[in-house]
Amino acid sequence: MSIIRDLEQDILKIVKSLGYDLDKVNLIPSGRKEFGEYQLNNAFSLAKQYHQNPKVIAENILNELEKDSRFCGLNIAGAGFINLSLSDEFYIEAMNTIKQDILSNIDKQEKKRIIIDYGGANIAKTLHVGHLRSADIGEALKRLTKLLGHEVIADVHFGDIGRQSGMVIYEIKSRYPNLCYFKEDFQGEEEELPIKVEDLQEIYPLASQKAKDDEAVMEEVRTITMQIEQGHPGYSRLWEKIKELSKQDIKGIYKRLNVDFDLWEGESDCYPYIPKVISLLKEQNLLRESEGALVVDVKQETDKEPMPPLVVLKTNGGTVYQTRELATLISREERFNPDEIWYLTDNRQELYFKQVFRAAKLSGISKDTTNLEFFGFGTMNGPDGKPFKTRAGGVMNLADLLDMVKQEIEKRINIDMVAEDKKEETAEKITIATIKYADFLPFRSKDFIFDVNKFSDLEGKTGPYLLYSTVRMKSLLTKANCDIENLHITKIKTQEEKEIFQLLLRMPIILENAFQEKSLNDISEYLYKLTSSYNKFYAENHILTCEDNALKESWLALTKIVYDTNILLLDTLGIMVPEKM
RNA sequence: GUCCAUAUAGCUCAGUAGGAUAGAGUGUUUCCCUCCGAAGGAAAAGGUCGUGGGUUCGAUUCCCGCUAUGGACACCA
Repeated sequence: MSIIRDLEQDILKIVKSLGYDLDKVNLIPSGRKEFGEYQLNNAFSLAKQYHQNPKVIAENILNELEKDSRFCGLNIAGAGFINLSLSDEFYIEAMNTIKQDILSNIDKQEKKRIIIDYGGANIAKTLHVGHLRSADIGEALKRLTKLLGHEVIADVHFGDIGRQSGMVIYEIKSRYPNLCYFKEDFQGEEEELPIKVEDLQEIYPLASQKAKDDEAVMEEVRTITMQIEQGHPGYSRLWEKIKELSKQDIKGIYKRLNVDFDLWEGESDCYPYIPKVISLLKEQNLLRESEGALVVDVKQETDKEPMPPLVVLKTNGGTVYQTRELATLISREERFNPDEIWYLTDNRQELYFKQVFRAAKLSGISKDTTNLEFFGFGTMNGPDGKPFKTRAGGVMNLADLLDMVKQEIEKRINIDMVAEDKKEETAEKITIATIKYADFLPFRSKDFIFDVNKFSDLEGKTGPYLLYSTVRMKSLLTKANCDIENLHITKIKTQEEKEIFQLLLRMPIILENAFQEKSLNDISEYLYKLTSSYNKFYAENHILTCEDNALKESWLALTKIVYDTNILLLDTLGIMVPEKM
């Protein structure tokens, strides 16, 4: 157990020894530092429970705490706030323990197997701004979940089938009707694609518009979509080729973002499981015909919200997104037997997943013991508060967005210290750090505003600030020119040092909260607080010229702990740290 | 229409298992490199926590009404 949780447990024991029943004690960093470093607010709830004066209870607890040499500066303020600080000896021992093994400052959880579905990349088009958050947040959650001791399987779950495939094939067919893939007697011959990946950016929206304007086109798109599903040889082969083209492009962008998956599978991989979806639903008598389609009723009496039936098979017999989601569930259950499956998408898909989860549980497609969770994230809006668009009003490609920010950052940074052949790589790392960190700061499920200026900012609470400070710590440790691993903290001189220690003790709680909320803003805020506390300390104390050797050693050891913590947390967020910048 | 979110400093956002004086960045106005990397540090100013009630010793936090904004509401994903 981490040091801070250990301490809370000990306080809990002390409170219980007084005859009070309590399940948890929180050591809260005090809002009023003049009273002490930490506060305990438990006297209030105990006062209610035992109909006693909170001040009396606080005094009882305080009397016991005073017997423990780890605590100092104990006092009671207000109606019953218990204030306390920790002794220097305690901090010194705690910090040396953490320095020895940074991972000891994390509370591992009971191991579960968790599938995280956070890609949602669509084959018909390149990644766009809407994919940024799921990539950033999903990747970081994956890393956090692993760090806390779980087994994680990350799945990109490509949108590689469905109407978009029909759209693209329709448009290519109308442009290049003589391609071998469109021949009646297609025999599996090959022909080079007449399009490049960039063309998809234009083909899909164009076809989409045509279908919207003309019902006859839409009908043909539906038919083609069905035919691809059913394995029409020419269409299927052509679609396979387009998939390869698009996947390469998409993988390249994920790589730039330092995002990686264990499974690069797509919706189409679930097709072998579709018949089983239908038969399971039939067995449970859940399928009903409605307006030509086959649906499952998922409404419950307690529902206040609209809960339409879930369409499983369309009037033309084709599947929809939700059907494939159910089939994918069977596949995941059978192949991986997970404890939990998390779906990370835009908030707008919440209802669909609710429907799918219900159908999956009703039919037994997903086991009762498998925990299906939806974690939505907010929309990225432009400075006008509306969904982010290009100047022309279209959807912005993710790669373009990255380049745009990178260009802006290259104008602002000064990387003279970086060797010529590393400059490009460094600028790229700074760019990704800037974007990701800005993306993590708002709470996961809230909409937020993307402003190029803000996302290219190098100063203040930003990715570059964290990178710069971390690189500077590294540089200092190198210049100290000694065996950093074997240094120990033996002395504490300033208040700034203690504030850093308090923050370091807090790390396990931050990680636990972030995991609980599935949001990275806690970790991001924490990194800023830790780094800025260190920077304040750094500005006020000249470490390398310190003449007190014991103090100098302690300060270097402190620097090492902060550095290691930053590296660990930045890596958890999926942010890469350059050697120099 | 039904349901779900959201509303906190000029701007962008944190925060609350109900707790002491509501925080940060940015912007504005100042100050700090003869010394470890100034992408840094220090300071000032900036708030009726959308609005009206209720519960409570105590509400930005919980409950109800209202207003505003965004979103969802079967054969798209």
